[in-house]
Amino acid sequence: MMIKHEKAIETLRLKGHRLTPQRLIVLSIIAEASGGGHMGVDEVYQAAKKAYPYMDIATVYRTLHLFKGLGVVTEVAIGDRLHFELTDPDGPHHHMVCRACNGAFNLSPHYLAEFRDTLNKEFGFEPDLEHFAVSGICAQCQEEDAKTKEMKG
Amino acid sequence: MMIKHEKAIETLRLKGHRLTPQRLIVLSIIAEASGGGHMGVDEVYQAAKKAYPYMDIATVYRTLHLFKGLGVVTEVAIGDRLHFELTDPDGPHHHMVCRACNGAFNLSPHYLAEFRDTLNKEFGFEPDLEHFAVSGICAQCQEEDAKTKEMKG
DNA sequence: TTAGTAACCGCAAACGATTGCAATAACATT
DNA sequence: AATGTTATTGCAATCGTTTGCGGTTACTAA
Repeated sequence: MMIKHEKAIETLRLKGHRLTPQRLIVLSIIAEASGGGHMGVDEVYQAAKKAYPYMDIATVYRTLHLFKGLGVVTEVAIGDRLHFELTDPDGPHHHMVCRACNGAFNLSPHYLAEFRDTLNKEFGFEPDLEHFAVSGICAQCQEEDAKTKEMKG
Repeated sequence: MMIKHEKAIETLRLKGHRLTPQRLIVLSIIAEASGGGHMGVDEVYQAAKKAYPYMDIATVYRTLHLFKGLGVVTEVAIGDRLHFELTDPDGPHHHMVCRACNGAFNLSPHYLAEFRDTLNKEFGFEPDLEHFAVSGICAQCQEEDAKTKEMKG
């Protein structure tokens, strides 16, 4: 846990950004995110205000965007809101986000490699797949949906 | 052109929605979109105000969402703004959107069929690919970018 | 044709997110 | 430790989008 912090802090310092209390607070909140790991902006903001009451929502947004640009955090679109999580040190991964339960499931990059190759060869198009997330319905919610329909029919 | 209108109008009527002047105006504007076919919300709003000065931006949003739900128009994310185009009667297609020039290129559904199958089989995940758009850099902008770098280097 | 009903509209307020600006504080230099 | 520079902050205004509400209007049925 502490190691994650230090690596990210080092990244900030190397790129010439200042280590402000606000940034360190946001960083620690994201690093200690419970659950699936990803947090909504307002969740981060509420937690940050507890640690530092003057914290402003604009600062949270600016900080998250900075971290995203540095690769420290990864942005995931859940529903129509953006969520953020510490970038996985084991390498990038994509997400499948269930629009029924809002659960986010990791997807290994190799599932998209073929798709990328095809777009490249056929159209010369270079897709942005670094933070790719695909919306849909997860297996569990499909089952529950099927049950509900049974009961009605 | 006129045929597109009538099919969409029929859809509205069949689903029990009212044919208001505002809806007909928005429909005709989208149907006659020049260029790539897709229009930003404000573009639609400005054009609609010319035809009917009391037009409200909220009505434009509500109308576009209604049309989207009916399948009359298709939503495309261009940059971080939503654009709309008349749904292609030749069947659905996806989009590749260039983040450099904001151009939108059509992508046949069969390029995604394999990806969908994989997610289904491996994870039981059913992705929403009806209005799928992938961001990236198109071939032309890649060339221009390469030229720019040459000149600098 | 007229009247009744509910869908729809325009307006204004509210939402999440971004930005301009003056005050502040982190860092480099001494 | 004191100083100067400038990135960063908090605040408020603003943007694009959505929503609640009272008045209006498209449609239905007499």
